[in-house]
Amino acid sequence: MTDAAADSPATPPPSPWERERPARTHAAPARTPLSRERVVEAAFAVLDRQGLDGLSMRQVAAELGVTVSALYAHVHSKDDLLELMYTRLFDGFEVPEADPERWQEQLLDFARAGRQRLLSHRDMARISMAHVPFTAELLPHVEGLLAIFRTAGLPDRIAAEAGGLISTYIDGFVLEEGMWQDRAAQQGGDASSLARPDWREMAGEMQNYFASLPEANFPHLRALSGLMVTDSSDERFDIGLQIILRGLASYLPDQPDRPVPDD
Amino acid sequence: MTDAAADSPATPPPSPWERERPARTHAAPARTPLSRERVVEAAFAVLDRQGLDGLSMRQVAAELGVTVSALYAHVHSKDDLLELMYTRLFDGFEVPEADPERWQEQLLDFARAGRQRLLSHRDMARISMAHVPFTAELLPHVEGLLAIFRTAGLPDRIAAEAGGLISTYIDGFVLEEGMWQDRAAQQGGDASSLARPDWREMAGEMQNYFASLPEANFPHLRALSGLMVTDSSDERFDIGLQIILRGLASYLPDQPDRPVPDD
DNA sequence: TATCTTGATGAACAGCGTTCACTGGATGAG
DNA sequence: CTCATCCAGTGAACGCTGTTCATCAAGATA
Repeated sequence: MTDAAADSPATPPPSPWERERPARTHAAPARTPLSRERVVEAAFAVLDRQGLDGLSMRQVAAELGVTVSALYAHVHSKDDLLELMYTRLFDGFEVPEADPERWQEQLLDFARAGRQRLLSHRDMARISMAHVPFTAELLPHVEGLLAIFRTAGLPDRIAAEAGGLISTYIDGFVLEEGMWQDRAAQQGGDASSLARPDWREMAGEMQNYFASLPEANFPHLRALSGLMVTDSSDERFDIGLQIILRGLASYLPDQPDRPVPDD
Repeated sequence: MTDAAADSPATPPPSPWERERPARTHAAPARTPLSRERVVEAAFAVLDRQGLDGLSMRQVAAELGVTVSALYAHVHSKDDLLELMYTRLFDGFEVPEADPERWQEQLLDFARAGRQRLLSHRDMARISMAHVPFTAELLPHVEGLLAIFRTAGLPDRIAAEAGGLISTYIDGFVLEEGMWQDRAAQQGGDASSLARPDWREMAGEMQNYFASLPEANFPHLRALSGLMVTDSSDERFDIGLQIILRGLASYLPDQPDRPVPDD
């Protein structure tokens, strides 16, 4: 909206110098020109509707009401598009400034927020898994993580691995979440249950399955059947993360309660 | 070799009752009949030669000198084939019997052996990542891991997560290894270097890239440039694993040197 | 007004997973 | 010995995929 038309009462007549959008004598009603951003946006729409396996260039083009080949003017290839989606997913994702006193909470928040981003679009973990975050847009995030580790006092060799370890954990966890979800969706494959697959039911089935295993061969799986697949993944996510965080903490040179380990 | 023909001097005439192999009047020289096993075997051959992206049913069929549709008599679908490859990869993969005194070494060995299996075929981590190990063939491995965790004294909630955590770490690490390898291969894309991509060179390039980042924005990445991508991935793999193991160890109720944590 | 640029078109190519009517050679029965 | 049966493997087809390229209409520029 231009400022020239802002204070006119309603439907101002087109001023000849303003040269408004030509309204396209054709059928297409004033379509906004294609852009890389719009292609990525449409790709997300298709992804959420059809999943990664249903995300084809033709579907994206259809979403935009445009031919396939038109996409290639804005996107180099499908892999390129996926990479754009990947980096765009973490747009505005900020790693907090390192605070040595709160490094564990900061990492917990970071991981939770990262998981939420991955959960915000279907099959996003699969896309994320296929990319190394060493692109120009994602490097600040890596740097931010390293800052937290190093100012917390972790040895450099540990800090260098910790970022990848945590990122891999997040990706892997959400990936597994998605796989359960997909399996639940295609099992109770009615059209009605496609929208919200009955995840609780599938979790119960898995628990029953584990509990039904022969005691002689699978005593531990039976014993933990109630814990392997739980209703809320949030708890499980935090537990795995805590394991990593406590592992990292064990490398801090001066623990408050404990003597320094000589490693 | 039958015992009837064992003591004849050389090229014994075909005894009519023995009904030896009909020797196939046609061109095809006594081709062994197709089988699920042979299909999987051929799929591995194609995978190692062409990578996962080049692994198509048609290529597998060509590897066997057979039409595509012939495969579908032995394999339900391509996904089915991939799952067969996945479970077959861990054929004979034994988790040692749990020894509470050596649980950390046992897990270290397990993880290293798992990584070696994944490295034994190209792109195998990508396939592994797409599968949950809760199939009948892989359940004993899960059980074996749980046994190690529980007899070591880990709380059940921790034990239930530890297996997935370690498996995810192995998969993720090898996946990343493969991605670097692929990138190195397609960068120095000469036919000569395709066989053994110059991995050292690419590692050096990445180190230089990190070291060349602006000091103001990326002090930590610069400082750790020599550690983020190293020549031998083995060290890096062990370090990440040690972080996890020390995290797990922190949940043991009675540490030798330390007071029990109240969690 | 004539030329150039730009963005979208639609047809085409090679390859993909999967299905299905079919066939040719081996097997077993009468 | 002949016939019927069976079955593994065939080849063509369907609809889909990612990608390329000559074409074209329309707006901008000279």
